[in-house]
Amino acid sequence: MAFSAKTEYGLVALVELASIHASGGVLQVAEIALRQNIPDRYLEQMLTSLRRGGILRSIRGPKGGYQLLRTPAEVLVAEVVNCLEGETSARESAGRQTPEFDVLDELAAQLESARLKLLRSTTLQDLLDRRDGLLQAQAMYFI
Amino acid sequence: MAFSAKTEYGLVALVELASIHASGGVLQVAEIALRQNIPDRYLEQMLTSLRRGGILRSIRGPKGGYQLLRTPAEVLVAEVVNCLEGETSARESAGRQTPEFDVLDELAAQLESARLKLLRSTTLQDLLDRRDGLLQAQAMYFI
DNA sequence: GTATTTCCGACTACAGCAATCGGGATCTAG
DNA sequence: CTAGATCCCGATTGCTGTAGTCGGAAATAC
Repeated sequence: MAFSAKTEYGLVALVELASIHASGGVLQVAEIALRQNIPDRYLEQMLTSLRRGGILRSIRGPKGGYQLLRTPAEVLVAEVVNCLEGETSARESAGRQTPEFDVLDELAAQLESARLKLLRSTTLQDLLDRRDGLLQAQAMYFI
Repeated sequence: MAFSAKTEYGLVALVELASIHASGGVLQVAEIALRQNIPDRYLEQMLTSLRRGGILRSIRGPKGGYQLLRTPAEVLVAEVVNCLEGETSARESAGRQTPEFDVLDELAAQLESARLKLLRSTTLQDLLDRRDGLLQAQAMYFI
């Protein structure tokens, strides 16, 4: 899998939030965690990161929860990924090895760039649409 | 970095071997390790994997070493990467989660596919050419 | 036969990831 | 203004995989 659990959980939660965004949607951690079958205390951390990253806002107290700050079409997957897995280390730089290593660094940069290109061209809305496509297909199958 | 140390070391070693392939080139582990500044006992393991993967052959005893089995243009980086980082786990499958997770699996597959496309379109010869390009540029600089 | 080199597998150290937990801050309902 | 719900924050734990080390066996050149 190209994503860490953190990234996966965060994105899944965001898709859930996106799917009810039209109706001013708010969801609670426990709710999402239950539906997606992931540890709620862990998901909490991802949602906190996403809040700090300016992707969603939180409402405290009873009837609280989380809410998207923008429309799903305005949230790039690249942002989300960056927000969730950038936590740890600042990016490395290799720092003058041999020309052979330098060439590999170039190639690695190309790979990174290709990845980013895809992630930047995908929005939460896209993911939501694909999900609905799957649901649609599934419904057809059961008729 | 998009590559593990294993993959990097293996590729670097292969580029070295490629650069002398014309002259029936053979290099010893210790030699490569010294020039590339990597632990020789560790590099040994990568070269063993590459031998088992049919990418190079070994010669034992004094005056021994490793040698490419094919011309650099016939060795895809994708093969090498696959050979070096496939060691551990068989690929996962997610196994029926929620539609939201399924959508992410799709996206992850797209990412994998883009990565593979690049790795399959790059050969050892390409890396070698780029390295020589760097050396050339460096030489110009010092005049 | 001895020195050199690859071969093989076991072992260790450590970092990062996934997950858990305790307790504090904030808010709604009544 | 109290009680309960919910988010907030940081510390802690367990585990897996990665990077690297090591001892000794097999092959081969000289």
